[in-house]
Amino acid sequence: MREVAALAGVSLATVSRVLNGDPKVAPDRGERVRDAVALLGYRRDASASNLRRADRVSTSIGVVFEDVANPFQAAVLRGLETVIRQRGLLTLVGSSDDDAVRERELAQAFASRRIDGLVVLPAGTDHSYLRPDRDAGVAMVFVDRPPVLLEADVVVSDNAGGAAAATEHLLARGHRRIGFLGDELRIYTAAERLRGHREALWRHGISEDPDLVRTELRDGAAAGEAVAALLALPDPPTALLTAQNVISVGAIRRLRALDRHHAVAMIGFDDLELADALEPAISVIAQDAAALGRAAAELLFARLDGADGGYRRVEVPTTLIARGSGELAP
Amino acid sequence: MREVAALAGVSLATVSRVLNGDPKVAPDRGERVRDAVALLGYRRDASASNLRRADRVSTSIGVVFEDVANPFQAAVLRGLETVIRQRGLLTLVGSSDDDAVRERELAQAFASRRIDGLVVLPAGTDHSYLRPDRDAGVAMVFVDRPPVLLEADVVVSDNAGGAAAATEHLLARGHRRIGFLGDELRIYTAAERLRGHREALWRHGISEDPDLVRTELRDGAAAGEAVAALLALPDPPTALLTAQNVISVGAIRRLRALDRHHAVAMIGFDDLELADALEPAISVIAQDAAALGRAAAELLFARLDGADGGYRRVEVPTTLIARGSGELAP
DNA sequence: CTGAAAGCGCTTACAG
DNA sequence: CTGAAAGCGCTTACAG
Repeated sequence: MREVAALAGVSLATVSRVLNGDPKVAPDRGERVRDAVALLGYRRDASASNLRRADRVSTSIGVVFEDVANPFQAAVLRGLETVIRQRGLLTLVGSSDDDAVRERELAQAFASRRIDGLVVLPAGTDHSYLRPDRDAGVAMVFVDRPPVLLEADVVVSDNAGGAAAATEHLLARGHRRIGFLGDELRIYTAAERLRGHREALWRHGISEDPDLVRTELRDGAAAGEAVAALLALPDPPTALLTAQNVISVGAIRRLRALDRHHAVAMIGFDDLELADALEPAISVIAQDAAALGRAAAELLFARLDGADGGYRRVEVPTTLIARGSGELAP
Repeated sequence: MREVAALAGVSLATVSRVLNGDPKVAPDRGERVRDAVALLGYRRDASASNLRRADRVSTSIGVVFEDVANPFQAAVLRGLETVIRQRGLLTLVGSSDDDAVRERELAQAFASRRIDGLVVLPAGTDHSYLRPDRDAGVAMVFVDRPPVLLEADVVVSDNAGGAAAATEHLLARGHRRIGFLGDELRIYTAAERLRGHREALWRHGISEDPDLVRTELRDGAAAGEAVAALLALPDPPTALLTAQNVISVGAIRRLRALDRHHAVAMIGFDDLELADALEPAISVIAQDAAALGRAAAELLFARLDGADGGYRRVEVPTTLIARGSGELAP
């Protein structure tokens, strides 16, 4: 900036004013400064600028996800980033790999950049470490799963409602033995989906058979094993509710390997690319990932714009898409 | 920091030294400072710190992609981010939406944060605007597509080689009329894949029929229309090479709708989730997105570590995965 | 409308 | 080993 001022023959203050679009600078001086900036290829240092500015905003939002390459999370990120950019801010991201320590490191690294807001898809089981930042005015919103040991805004899918809808869809088609395949129950979404499934069974007076509930499934292989075990039961299920993406894929593969895919009904939680091209096409409970991202961004900006009320919880609806696999008869 | 110094009864300088792990501070003073930091929930301002530091590094890398929610790009991002974090830096991301103006805005917004490095999956047709930053020492690497009007390190897939392998695979199975479905040829990867296809035909003495080449396909619907048009030719192709993910999906849907999926051979460029569960399972040329990301990060850090040689170009191999659709007879 | 000066939150020679 | 002071690149009352 010094060089620009020297070249334009004005003071640092004037250069700063031109850069900030102050209308009270004489047009010819403004011109000279802009020419000098162009000539020198000068670019203002945003962090020095923010450091000195009265409002002390960094114009950036930190996003801590579990894995940005997960298609669901990538879509949430996209929804977030779109709103963030429309508001003229920048997005910082990091993947925690479902590791609480890494999540904390990332969140704190972001916090020490004086981000204006933080979006977390939480992995850890204790988010109280963010209390100082929240109290210091960092806008904060949790997405997909609520925070633990911390009050904050949160946006989640209607996990229980979606799972209940799937179960009721199967019940309505005459299924009475429905296998449930889920992720680790310490994960909020996994627990909620199981809850929705159970409540739907209860509402319809179906007593739950513990043999039909398989959880703690961490990958497609585990899901495949669970499918095989369920189908080997003396009284096997006639339908499956696969409560997560990776589990659905593992179940689809195993059903095909066993050549049972036309015989056993199935509904997956989360939509899958090409689900409609399979035989049978896969019925799913679809989440609106982009809407989750947008809703999270909106809660965040409401806080940044000064909203000061209690913490808000937004639940994004899910949609049952019937394509064939969920409509197979028992 | 002032409050910490006051509480600990030491100077600002001592607090700074403790924070930076300077070994020459008396243990008891270090203890007092750490206690004060914990008590006050103090967190150092990273941008003020970087501003004053001798080395002037921001410890962050900017990443400009077309769409972070695209599965391929999400996987590249993941590869990048993993290496970046291992090196202790932070990742900034933005999506350009294939808009050259947006790409430029993002890259410049990052540059004015004094990022240490920039990774671009380029949309624009002129990257000379980055020359000042490159010359000012910002490490820079382009991924998936090379820069235009700018020399810089670049990491790409072996697009031509992969497409040639697909074409040769089909030729070896007796196909002589192969339909090529591609994206807009202004996109480097689309042009390269067509080039590979053509060169394979030439090598085998097959003269190209212009009717069989359909490019500028921007979405699944356009790809579907192209499939229908090809199959309606008087002398239709017996095999298809669908040269991009979205195009493959559109083609798969249309082939099924026409009930020709067991009759027309097909190889897609880019692997698809569930490709193995379709009937027939889809043969593909798989790219190693994570390897692209890692390679890009490594070129970047080589520059940051002072590598000063000419610009490097890394080509990541592709793999043909035969699953059935590419092995159908003519 | 413009410039000299103070100061944002830090780090780092320098002197002790 | 420690502190007072200068200064990183900016912005902004303040006086003119």
